[in-house]
Amino acid sequence: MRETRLRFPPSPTGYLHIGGARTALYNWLYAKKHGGKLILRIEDTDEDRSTEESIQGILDSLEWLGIDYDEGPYFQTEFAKDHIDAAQTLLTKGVAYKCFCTREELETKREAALAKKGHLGYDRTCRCLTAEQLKEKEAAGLPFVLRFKIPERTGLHSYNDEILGRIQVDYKEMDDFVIVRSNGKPLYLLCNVVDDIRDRISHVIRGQDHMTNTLKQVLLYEALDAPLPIFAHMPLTLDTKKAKISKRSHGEIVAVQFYRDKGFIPWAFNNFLALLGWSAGNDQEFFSKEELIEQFSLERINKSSAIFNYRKNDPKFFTDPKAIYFNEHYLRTMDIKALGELVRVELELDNLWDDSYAGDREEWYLSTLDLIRDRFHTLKDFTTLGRAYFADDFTVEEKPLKKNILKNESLKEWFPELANRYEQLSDFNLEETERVARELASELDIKPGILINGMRTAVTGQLAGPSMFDILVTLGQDKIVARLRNIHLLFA
RNA sequence: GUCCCCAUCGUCUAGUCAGGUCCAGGACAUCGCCCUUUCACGGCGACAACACCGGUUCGAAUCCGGUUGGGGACGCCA
Repeated sequence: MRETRLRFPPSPTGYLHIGGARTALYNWLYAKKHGGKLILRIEDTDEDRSTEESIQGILDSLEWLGIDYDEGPYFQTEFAKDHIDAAQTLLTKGVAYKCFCTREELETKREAALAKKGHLGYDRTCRCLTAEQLKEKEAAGLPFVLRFKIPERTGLHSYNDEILGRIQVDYKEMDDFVIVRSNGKPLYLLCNVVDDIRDRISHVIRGQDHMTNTLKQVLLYEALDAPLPIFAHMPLTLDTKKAKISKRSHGEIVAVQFYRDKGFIPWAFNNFLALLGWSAGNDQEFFSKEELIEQFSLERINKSSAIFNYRKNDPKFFTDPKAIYFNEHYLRTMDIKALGELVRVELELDNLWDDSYAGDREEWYLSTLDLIRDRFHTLKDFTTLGRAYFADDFTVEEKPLKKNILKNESLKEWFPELANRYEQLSDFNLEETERVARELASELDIKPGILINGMRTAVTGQLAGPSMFDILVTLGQDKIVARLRNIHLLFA
């Protein structure tokens, strides 16, 4: 019985995007479920595009998501010798050959093929070189690449995909693909296989964009006398125009870091991602980490691709509404202490954190979060919409200012009066604050709502919020009295 | 263009492998109503899909074939 070993091999050519994150997540889930190992391997063989910055970005993103690994990160470039040795083996075995065709020649042939509407593969010119021709070219010191020889077989080449079923193609459709560049550096197709063999990878879970690569790689495993891993090609995540999501064309909206910076709860995002292409087979959509690991299976991964339905320039949603919905769900249902930790980070970032929130005011801190979290969408809302609970420099929003304050100029006199009465209260509680407010309203012969809604705006800056008297008690007598007395500032 | 893969509400999906219980269920979004001092949550409801055409069958979202549509791959990128 083979050990269960999976890998996530990002190429460090940019940030981790949601497609990559989902791939990492599925691999992670499978490894966890089966007591296997997850290996992180940075495939940095594209020296032109790999950057230190993106390596760090990927590492940070995985850490934020909570996707941990058992081995690595390994760096593909550190195993260059393995790759070169393997290429040499293939050449010696006669299953690879030197190709001296220049890029220009190839390009010309490619264009000709395109014009002729045929297939675009290499025409095997150098595969048919005689021994003399080969010697001649070698003696001339011509640059060459190494190509893999597609076996001389008739019929279909195939492999079994755990998600897609049997994938097959006619041998004659397959091209002699390049495995080593003219500068001597092996290419992805080979490196990837060599590394997977060395790392004893048992399951390859990756995107469907690798499906045709797999057909070639299976041949490589065969040529290298290595056992085949189990392959599972998951559906791609497409954009709203059904194009493959990529770092280059979509920017930050598909970057994992964007969601961290927007105040997403890591697990909420994982949960959302997990459901983009997989379902438990019933109506359940919220899963704890343990539940998801328990229930995850390759068989239930969809065959067809999923659309990441993000919205841009939408006043209400800055990304896929369902992603936000998941975040909201966790925001209002998660353990309040755990939420407290997450919000703490946000408060600290904005210099709003007070150490007493973790000390003698912890109860106040947590109950305040509990009071206000229902209306919030992201962790960022605690320092923006909820700023008034933690600081005096909150902004008063335009709309409620007009509607609840400026419309009633008399509030300039009423609020200081209300403040006086509140100041007199020996017990500043729900019942008393409400009684006093309603009494004053009735004395003034106005609807209580005028005072109540006005207060909400004056003390929180918001149009909407929790029950007004909960707010009063939470903020406390001193702050309320002061903010009510400052009402004139709002008319300035 | 060639090859490979896919096809259920706007989006994520259940149902497809073992055809009837599906004039297709859930969720998000949208729209109503209820709750309410506000807003949200919550509750209730509405809108909304089996791509098309054939075939097999007593019966097809489910099986088969074709068409169309979509995606991916076709690099000295990974």
